[in-house]
Amino acid sequence: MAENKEYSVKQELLAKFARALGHPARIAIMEFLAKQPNCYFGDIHEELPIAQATVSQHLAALKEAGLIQGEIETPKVKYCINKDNWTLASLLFKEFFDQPINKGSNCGCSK
Amino acid sequence: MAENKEYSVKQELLAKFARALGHPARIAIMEFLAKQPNCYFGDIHEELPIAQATVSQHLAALKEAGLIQGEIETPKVKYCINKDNWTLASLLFKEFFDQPINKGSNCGCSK
DNA sequence: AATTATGTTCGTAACTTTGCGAACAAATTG
DNA sequence: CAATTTGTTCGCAAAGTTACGAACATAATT
Repeated sequence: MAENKEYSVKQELLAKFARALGHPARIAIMEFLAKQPNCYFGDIHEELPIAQATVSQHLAALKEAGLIQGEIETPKVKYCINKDNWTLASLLFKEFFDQPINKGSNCGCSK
Repeated sequence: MAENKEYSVKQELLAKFARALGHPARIAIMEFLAKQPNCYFGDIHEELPIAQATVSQHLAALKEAGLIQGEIETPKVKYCINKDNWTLASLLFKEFFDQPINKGSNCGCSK
């Protein structure tokens, strides 16, 4: 940026992943999926304080962001974490948080 | 959750940080602030493809999430990263991405 | 005291998100 | 073949986000 005043691909991607994780229900869904041994789930909405239709929307959002992938086997659905993108997101966040931050000695900023 | 059907404090907090980072402008702002040596900045909107008023809103969002802190010294403003919360967020994301994910051998999920 | 510089806040418009119940879809059960 | 199960999609309402220009605030200059 700076010169061209645009966001970099990395910034856009990181923001996309962050946005996808920006709701407690989606965090909970990811954690739930991570715990499943066999890449399948049912009744996830029974674990959450929201209706099934809403869970479906959150799943769609996570899929849209590439964090999960799914396959329909009506009347059930198999969902699991997209490991490639999980790894990519993990890396981007790590890079982001590992960047050196200013050492402004006694940054007198109050809260 | 599971029993009480509620989100945990950690889930809420992680989601809050994720949400705050869920826009490329805010990613860019954080990266810009991280690079500053002296906990101060001006003209950040000249680095971004958005108006100054909009930058101000994004700054407010980051402050609201606790990721930055600021101090007015009119006509300028000092902003810097809130190191405590930066560290906390870093830890939460690390924990999240380091959680073991299902090993569902050949998870046959398509994309 | 007017001007300048720097940022915030206001008002507004367009759009997106969140959530739910109801309607729908598709395979399996009875 | 009707009923059941599982989950998606639709339609809608309420709320939040994003963006901007214009108005405002405050301190330093001129």
